[in-house]
Order: sequence, then C-alpha cells, then structure tokens
Amino acid sequence: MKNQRTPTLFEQKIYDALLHIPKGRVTTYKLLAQTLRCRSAQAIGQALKRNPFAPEVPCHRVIRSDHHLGGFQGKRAGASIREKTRLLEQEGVLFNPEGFLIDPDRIVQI
DNA sequence: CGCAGATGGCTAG
DNA sequence: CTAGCCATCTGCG
Repeated sequence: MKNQRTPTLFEQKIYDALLHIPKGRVTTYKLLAQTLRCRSAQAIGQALKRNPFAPEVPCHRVIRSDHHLGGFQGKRAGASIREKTRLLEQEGVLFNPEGFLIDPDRIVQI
C-alpha cells in the first residue's frame, strides 16, 4: 500500500463536503457535483471509491439521485450495500428492502 | 421499461 | 501526452 498520493483539489472538496453533511442527512452524487461546481457525478464516485480518507470520510452518506443506495466499498451490490443502509438507518435515514430511500427529505445540499 | 451515450475528472502507461 | 475507468446521469426507442 504505497499509494498515498497527494489528494487532488476535487477530492478535498468532496471529502470536505461530506464532512459538512449533518448527522442523519444524505446527499446525492449529482447534488454534490453541483456543489463542487462539477458536471460529472462519475468523478465523485471514483474519488469515493478510491477514498484514501476512508473511513474518516462518511462516504456512506452519499447516494444516487434516484434515491437509490448506489454503491459502497467499491461494490454496487452485496453485503457492503447492506452495511451502508445499516449505517444510514442508525443515523435516522431509512431505506426500502430494495435499497431505495424512504425519506427524500433527508437529502440536503451542501 | 430498458439500453446506449454522454460527461468530467482520475489513474496508469 | 494518450487511453481507459467510474459507487453516475440523461435521453431516446
């Protein structure tokens, strides 16, 4: 593990935004992208997948704009997603058995 | 409802 | 410098 490279400006913004998310609140990739002044949510997901700051950065508070969970720990399905939902439930954000957000009001923009 | 294309930045060679 | 990648998004059939 010698990939301790220098975090890019975008990554720092992403992590900073996540830390700005209050407890019990979630954000979407696209929304986060707009906050970062970026038009690609893909870049956001990539940075989170790399997440050199995990688990210092609550990347589990980021979901898709379709109210879907999205992915976690580099996977779009599996036990990782279950854990992600579990963490959000503990914060007050409930999801459907299929992985869909029940309370869209929990989504806030940074 | 399902698929393909677009889109912007990151990593690796 | 070039090419491929991404936990996405949007549009079209």
